[in-house]
Amino acid sequence: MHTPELQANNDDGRFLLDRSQRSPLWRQIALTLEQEIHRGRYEPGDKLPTEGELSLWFGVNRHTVRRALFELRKRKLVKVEQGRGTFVNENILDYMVSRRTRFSENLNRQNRSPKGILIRNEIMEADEEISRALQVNRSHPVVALHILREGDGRPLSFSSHFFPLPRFTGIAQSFQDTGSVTVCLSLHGVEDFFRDETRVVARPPTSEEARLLALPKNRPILETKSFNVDKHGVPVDYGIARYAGDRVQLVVKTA
Amino acid sequence: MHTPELQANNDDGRFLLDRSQRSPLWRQIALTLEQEIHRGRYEPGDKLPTEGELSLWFGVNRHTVRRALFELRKRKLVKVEQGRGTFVNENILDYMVSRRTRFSENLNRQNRSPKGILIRNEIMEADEEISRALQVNRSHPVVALHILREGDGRPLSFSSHFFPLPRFTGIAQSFQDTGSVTVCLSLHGVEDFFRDETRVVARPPTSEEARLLALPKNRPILETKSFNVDKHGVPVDYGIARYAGDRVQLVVKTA
DNA sequence: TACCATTTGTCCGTATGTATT
DNA sequence: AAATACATACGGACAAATGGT
Repeated sequence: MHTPELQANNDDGRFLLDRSQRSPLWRQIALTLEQEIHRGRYEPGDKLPTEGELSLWFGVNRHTVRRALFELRKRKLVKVEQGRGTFVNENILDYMVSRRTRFSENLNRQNRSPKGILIRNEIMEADEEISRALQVNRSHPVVALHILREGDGRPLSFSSHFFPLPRFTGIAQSFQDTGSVTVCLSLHGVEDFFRDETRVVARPPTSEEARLLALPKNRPILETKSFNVDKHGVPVDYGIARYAGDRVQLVVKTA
Repeated sequence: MHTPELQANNDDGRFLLDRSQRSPLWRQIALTLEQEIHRGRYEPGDKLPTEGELSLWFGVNRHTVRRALFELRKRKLVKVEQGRGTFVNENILDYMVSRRTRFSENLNRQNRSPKGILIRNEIMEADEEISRALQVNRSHPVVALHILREGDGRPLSFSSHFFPLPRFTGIAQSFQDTGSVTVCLSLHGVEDFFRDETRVVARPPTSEEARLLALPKNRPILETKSFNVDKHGVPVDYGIARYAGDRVQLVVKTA
């Protein structure tokens, strides 16, 4: 998992940046620091090196480091205190909700290693909710995949995906093989798909959800229901995702 | 808060209707039942009285009651099951999150009367979070309005709005007078504003939030933080809204 | 109290590459 | 081709907050 434009620090503790303008220096710095944090090099509560030190290490101006820190601060990854330093915050995943929302992209963007475990799968008849979402008759057969998603080994969400059946036969096996819904869909002829609508509620977890997400029972769940369509507007996937409320923050850009 | 055509039930549990033909009986009945539901007299999942009982209480024929129930069914407020009875549906407010999100528009769209009560207001110095959102210096003066929002007399959200101060002096008074943030802003020269980004988390309520929202302590709240800018992209308002988790559903259209 | 070193916050400026008009 | 705007990067100076002597 190497980002070519990024090199690890060498023996002196210096970092080499790609100055070819393909990516802004401040972004590379932010990405590097983010990696270090997620790798555990800096843990929650730890103090980061001072802006001065970082500017030396990266070989940039302090302002450039500050631009990077500003980015991390905006994403609640760090907390800055004047006169004291910059400190690592508790880990909150910013989950971007957009027309092209993909779980693994979302985690990769924040440099977490995504992982999906198929808890179980089943063939069932569409109930009221599912039939409306997938625009099929009630009791039309659908496949359901129940997936536990992790980031850096921490459970992040427990999601259920429903696919209309004649079209997506055998998708459970595809997921076992690939571990990605996106890849699954492309194997079944869906090159691209889009999120049409997302509904968000907050509610207490069921005992199964609390168990799977390693969540205390009094901590809420953030539940999203999303409708995905292919490029022709045909529904391909109805997904219900349940996030651990205090480990995930949904971010909606209304541009 | 009296709807003239509607009277509360008297001691016998009977309802008095206005038979002056100004409004059809079935509509009055539907409205009454709707109010009772929104007031919490009947909660989601509850069984309404049977059609026979209702027709006795209202002093009308069963067909008239059925006409009213048909109306409520059409609006998904209740669900009728033959042989079992009539049940209150999950009555959640669909709160649309878009570039042009307005509280009152959202409620009007769903036939709920919006109301905003100014709980308190204060002048304070921008903390880290607010200064970043409004793009002002830390400890820059801002006005904070803390508003309880209701729909049909039921608390829906408790929100705090922060406005940068030289520009929006006296906005608390404006809100007292108008009861609307949108109108407030237009009074201060902001003809139009847009929601730039929204962040959503789920968390347990504080005791104050539980009290204000009439929410059991174990029910989560859905918290959104939104950044509003004017047509020039200048931040005008940073808003934190806390919704009763089981009474509101955020709907994000990613078009 | 006063003083000092450290660290972040803000402000002034300059320069450059890219994209748009 | 010229003008303009914008994002990026750098340099320096000082203010403000913190923590210790």
